[in-house]
Amino acid sequence: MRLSKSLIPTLKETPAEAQIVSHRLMLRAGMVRQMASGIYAWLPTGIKVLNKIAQIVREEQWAAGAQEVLMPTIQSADLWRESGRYDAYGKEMLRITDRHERELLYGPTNEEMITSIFRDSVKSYRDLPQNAFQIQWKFRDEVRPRFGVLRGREFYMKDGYGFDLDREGAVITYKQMMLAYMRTFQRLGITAIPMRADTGQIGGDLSHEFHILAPTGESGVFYDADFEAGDAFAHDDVEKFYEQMTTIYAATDEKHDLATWETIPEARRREGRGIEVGQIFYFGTKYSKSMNFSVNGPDGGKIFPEMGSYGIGVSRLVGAIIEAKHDEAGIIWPDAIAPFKAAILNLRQGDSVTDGLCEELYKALGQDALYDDREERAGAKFAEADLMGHPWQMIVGPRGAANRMVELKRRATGERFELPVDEALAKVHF
RNA sequence: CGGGGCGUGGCGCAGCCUGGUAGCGCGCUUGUUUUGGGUACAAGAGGCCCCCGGUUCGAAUCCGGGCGCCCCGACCA
Repeated sequence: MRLSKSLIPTLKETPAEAQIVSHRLMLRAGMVRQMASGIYAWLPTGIKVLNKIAQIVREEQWAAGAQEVLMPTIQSADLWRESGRYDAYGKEMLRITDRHERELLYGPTNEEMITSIFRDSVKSYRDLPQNAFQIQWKFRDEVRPRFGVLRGREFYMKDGYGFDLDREGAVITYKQMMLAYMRTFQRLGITAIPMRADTGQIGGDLSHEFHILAPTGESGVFYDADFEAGDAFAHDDVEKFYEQMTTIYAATDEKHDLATWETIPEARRREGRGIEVGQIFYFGTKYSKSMNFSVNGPDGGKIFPEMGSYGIGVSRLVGAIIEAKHDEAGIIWPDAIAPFKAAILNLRQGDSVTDGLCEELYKALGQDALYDDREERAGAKFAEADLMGHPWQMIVGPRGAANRMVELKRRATGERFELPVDEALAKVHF
């Protein structure tokens, strides 16, 4: 994109409503605009990041054998009456009435709906196990939205649902999902740690939360330094992986167990704060039974599928990653999800040599690049590029351009390289 | 849902106490200037002062009632 023709309304000053750093940076970098309390419009750079995260989540779900579906945001109240949650869910659920006085709701989650879909179509034990997910907008009418997209009312989320014939199968699915999640977070460029969790109002008896480490996190976390290694989940054996994930110590303050904690060598004990970006549950037959979803078994009997649900907060990840990856100057995007791999900074707009070289670079990089072609001073371009957090800055000044040399700056480290055009392009095309 | 605060050009704010018809910085437009870390000067554009009602000759300012937004707590992906 050409910055001069882009809807990227960056701000020099911080809007008063933004308290935490990710919210401030998202507003200052022009990624989002608040439209109502806890409800945001996503502008071009914001939606690019959101889509990139969603795509990685999607690919890892596919790789784990889950099938993608898309369910509506609006659901019928009757569906929720079947499980009993219409009354149980409380004020967090946004309830809507249509012109015929029919009761509807904006979905906060989709266990009922997916169960209903499977109930209509899946009749035999031979059809299971299956696993389906969607990436869709949800709404929870939080009492107090805050922290920008970290705690919005409307949010974008991957929700997946596993259907198995027995508990053993469901537990295997659960473990596979945990592995898929760790791979997902690794690809996103962040460290997330699975921690034992309460099952909350969804119910069940096996659940983990995934937390990203960030000093501004909402909950205190305690974990073994082994998690920092990052290769803890490098192997493909699900059982070994799960064994490892659940024996290395990690707990949020709610579940923190001092006795176990003290068995860990002091040098490996880590305390910090975490932001929850995903949660997985096994909850058995809660919905299959309440909604009467059974399949015929081999002996002619009924089997109520064992279910689990698997969530990743996609829009929340945008904020959470910024909390984990920023400095005083702005955002530091991991390569995989940056809105642009590189910004091309033309330091002498209007000069035929720099203009020509920048156009050439822009053509070579295409959609991966943001070309700062504005008639701004160098300082302004540097400041905005740092703020927006592009992994690379291709700095094109008149001196270098004359010799077909550009300067590459790596945002994360501040390293600078003086390189011929071809080498610079090759480096950016990682 | 308890407690606190704030609504004034796109953003950050002053003015309100002590009513007299709106101001500053940033941004935006034009010109000159500057040219590797948010340049300087000049001239401009842009405002139902959140809304409704009341008091008054006169309300951004005082009074009443709404609405919106933020923060702390309880709650949650």
